[in-house]
Amino acid sequence: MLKFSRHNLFSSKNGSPFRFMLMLESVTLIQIPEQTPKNQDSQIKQTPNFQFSQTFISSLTHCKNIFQVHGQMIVNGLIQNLPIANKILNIYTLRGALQSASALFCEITEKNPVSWSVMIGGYAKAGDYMNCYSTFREYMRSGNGLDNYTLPIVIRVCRDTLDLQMGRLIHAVVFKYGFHSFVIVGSILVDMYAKCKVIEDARKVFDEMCKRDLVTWTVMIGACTECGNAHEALDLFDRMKVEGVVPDKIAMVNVVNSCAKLGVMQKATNVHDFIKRINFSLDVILGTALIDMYAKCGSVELAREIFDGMREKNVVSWSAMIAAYGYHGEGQKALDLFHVMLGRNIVPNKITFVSILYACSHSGLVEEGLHLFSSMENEYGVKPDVKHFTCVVDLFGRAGKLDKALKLIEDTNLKKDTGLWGALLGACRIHNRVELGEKVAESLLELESENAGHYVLLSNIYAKDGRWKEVAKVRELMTHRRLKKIPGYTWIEVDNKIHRFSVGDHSHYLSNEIYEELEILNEKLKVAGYVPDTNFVLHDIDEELKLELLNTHSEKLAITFGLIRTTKGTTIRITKNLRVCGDCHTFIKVVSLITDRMIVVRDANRFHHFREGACSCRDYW
DNA sequence: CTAGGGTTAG
Repeated sequence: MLKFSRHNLFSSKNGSPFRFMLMLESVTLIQIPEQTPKNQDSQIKQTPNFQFSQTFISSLTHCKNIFQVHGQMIVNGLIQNLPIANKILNIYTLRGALQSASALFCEITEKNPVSWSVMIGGYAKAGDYMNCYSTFREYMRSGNGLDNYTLPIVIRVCRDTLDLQMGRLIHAVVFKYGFHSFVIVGSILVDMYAKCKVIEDARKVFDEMCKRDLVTWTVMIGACTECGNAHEALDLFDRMKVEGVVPDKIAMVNVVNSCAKLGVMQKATNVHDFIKRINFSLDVILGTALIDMYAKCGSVELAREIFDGMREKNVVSWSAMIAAYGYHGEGQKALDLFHVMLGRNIVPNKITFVSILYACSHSGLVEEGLHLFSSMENEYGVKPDVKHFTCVVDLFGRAGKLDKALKLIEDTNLKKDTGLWGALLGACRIHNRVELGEKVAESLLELESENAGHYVLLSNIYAKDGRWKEVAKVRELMTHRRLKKIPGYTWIEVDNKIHRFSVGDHSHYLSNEIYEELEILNEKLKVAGYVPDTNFVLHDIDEELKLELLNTHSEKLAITFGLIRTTKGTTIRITKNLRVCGDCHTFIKVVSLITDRMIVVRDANRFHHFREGACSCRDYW
């Protein structure tokens, strides 16, 4: 059971007096008649005792002039019939005529739960949340009791506005009157908590539901994925199937997203096989999700296969494919595809531009990127936002034009975020711009003083320049502020299982074997000309320890494990990694050469393909 | 006459 303390309910930071009143009333003042939820299915009492056919009432939907029909209904008295009045009310709300709707609503003296839910839903659809909540409050007061139709509407509003506070409040009401056991109310509650990032409460509601249907499972799967537990999401999917719930396309989209987040190819192909087996045709959304999944699992080729096989494609599908090329370092292909897209009269949106600019910046296509950036607003009517600026800062950064990047940032009135300053700080590290780096780090820490990553980056900039005193200062500051860098992990998938490594890790069950093999491998690499580059360990420590740290980097452990456990010819995929350090990059390159293996590595949001000595990555470590 | 879940960036 969830706890609703006074503090939770009333400590609103953004609460207007009205809001406060509403909250107070809903919890303490309103007398909701005690009634059992089974009421939901009871027959609605009609005002004049005349039953109109369903067809007649539903045919009203197609009336062109609803005002005229409404007038006619008043004249001939049919407006007295509640289902008819409700239907007209509904049509008004569907057509956005909120004023007419609310006028009619007031006219209905004997409102039934349908009238209330239509009106409340109307306000919700129109985005008039104040009236939505206040009408809901009136409804609770009216003595009609809550119903299974209205609750999902208001909970949905809480979800869409990320209003966790109101959501908890309504949940309390739901709980008090026993509606939490209803599938629809429960499902939207799960979704509400999940979208508000309170996965624990989402899970609690889910676990306590006595009945779950496909939608319930789907939102819970999506919730786990969104909150960073894609593994759990896939486990839930298996459980769902065991319990005999048959997935549909929407469920599969969520599962596909879990695989994309996980970045595990084996899981991805399993899920795709499943989709093929149950003969789901790929609609735009499912197809696009698959493109994204394959791309994020390290195969831009399979993503392209899906893309080419899709009958219907929209701007999202094209953007997904362009983004896929982008983080696989295939900037030119991304650009080509972008132009094909334009040729098909698909209008790019802001996300398309983020994807294509990102692709340009990560492939060093500076001129092309800048050109696109300058034309996006004039030619395509897409106003650049922070994300676009971040790509351009990155573009300038790559070209070494840091001052241009800085000027760009300073000249814009856009609200600067950490990503924007972070891109510039990253560029400062690459180009050894210590003074600028200090300045940028200051802005960055002003926005986000608790992110250890920023301190590390700054300290690395100092270290690269040999300014150990400053390095120590930054580290001192970190200690003082009790910040710790979260260790980087590398995940590798072998035989359908995921193995995780961190630097110096000995927790793996094959640890001994891995370290032995790594030693042998290092010997071979030495012969091949690989020399560990300790410059990438920017700690102020002695060389021997640096080497030790370097040789036990998580990527190296993962790759070695991959070599042990896979046969020759198998692609080694590392699709989840925080950052591949420069030396590991070289290491992997040489490993791929001497072992004749294809190795795909994901570093942050970028993939590197190492194959037969050819490396698609044009990076400058 | 009314109610819940889906795609691209970050």
